[in-house]
Amino acid sequence: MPRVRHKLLDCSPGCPVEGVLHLIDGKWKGVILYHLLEGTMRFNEIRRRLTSITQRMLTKQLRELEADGLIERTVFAVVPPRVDYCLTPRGRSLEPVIMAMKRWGDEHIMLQAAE
Amino acid sequence: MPRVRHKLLDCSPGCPVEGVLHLIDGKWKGVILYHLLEGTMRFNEIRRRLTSITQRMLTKQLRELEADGLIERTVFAVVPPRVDYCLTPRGRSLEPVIMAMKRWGDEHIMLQAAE
DNA sequence: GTATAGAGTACACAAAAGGATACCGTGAAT
DNA sequence: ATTCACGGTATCCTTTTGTGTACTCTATAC
Repeated sequence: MPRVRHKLLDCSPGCPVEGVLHLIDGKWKGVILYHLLEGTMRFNEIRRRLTSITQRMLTKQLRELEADGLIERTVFAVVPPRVDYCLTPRGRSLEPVIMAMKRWGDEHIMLQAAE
Repeated sequence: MPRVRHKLLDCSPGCPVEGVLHLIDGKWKGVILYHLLEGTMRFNEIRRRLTSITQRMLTKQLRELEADGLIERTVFAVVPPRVDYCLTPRGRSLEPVIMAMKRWGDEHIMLQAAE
C-alpha cells in the first residue's frame, strides 16, 4: 500500500481534507491528474497541455505523484526514449474530486481573455 | 465581482482545474474553507481547529481568501476584539469540491495513529 | 498589581516550491 | 554535417511558505 509522504495529519481527527490537499497540492498536480483522466500519456504530451510548466517541474511533480501511488510510470527501452504515465486505481479514485473542481471552474471562472 | 488574483490561466483553454487549484492551493486554504462550511467562526476558533498553524500564516491565508472573494471578514469594535469569518456565496459554492475531498479522505486515508 | 483573552503586527530566519537555462545521449531525418 | 525529438539532469536563482519570538491595546478577572 502506498505510503503517504505526509508526516502527520495535524488537523484534529476528522479532518481528511488536509490529507487530500497534500496529495494534489501545488500548482500542477491536480491539473496533471485531470489530464491523465483521459488516458495514458507520454511525458511530452502532458507537457504540451500544461503549456507553461518547465521540464524540471513536470518531472518533479510526476515523481511525487508516483511516490504517492497515484500514477504509474512505464519506461520503454527504445530510442528516443518513451515513458508512459497513467493513473493507478488509487489515482483514478480521485476522479470525483477532480471533476468537482472542473465543474466549479467551468461555472465560476470567466476566462478574462484579452486583458 | 471578485477579481481573481491569478495572472493568467496558462493551461490551454478548457482547463478550469488550474483556476480552482489556485484558490484552494497550499496546505491551509482548503481546510479553512472546510471548517467554515460549518458556519461563522472567530479567528481563534479557526486557529484551534488547525492546531499547527501559526498566527501569522492564518492571518495571511484568511486575507487571501478574502481577496479572492471566498470569505467575508467582519470586525466588531469591541474589546477584546472580535472578528468573524464566514463564507461568501462564492465560497459556499465550493462546497461540492470540498466535500468530494472529504469523502475521498475518509475512504482512503488510514490515519496512521501512533507511528 | 498582575495576568488573560483576543486579533492581530513586526522582524528575522529557514525551508520548500517554482522558474530559467544549459546540458546529455542517440537514432533518424534533412 | 547539422538538427530534431525524447525524457530527462544539474545548477543557480527568486518567491512563497512556514517557524519563532516579541510586541500592541484595553476591559475584565483574580
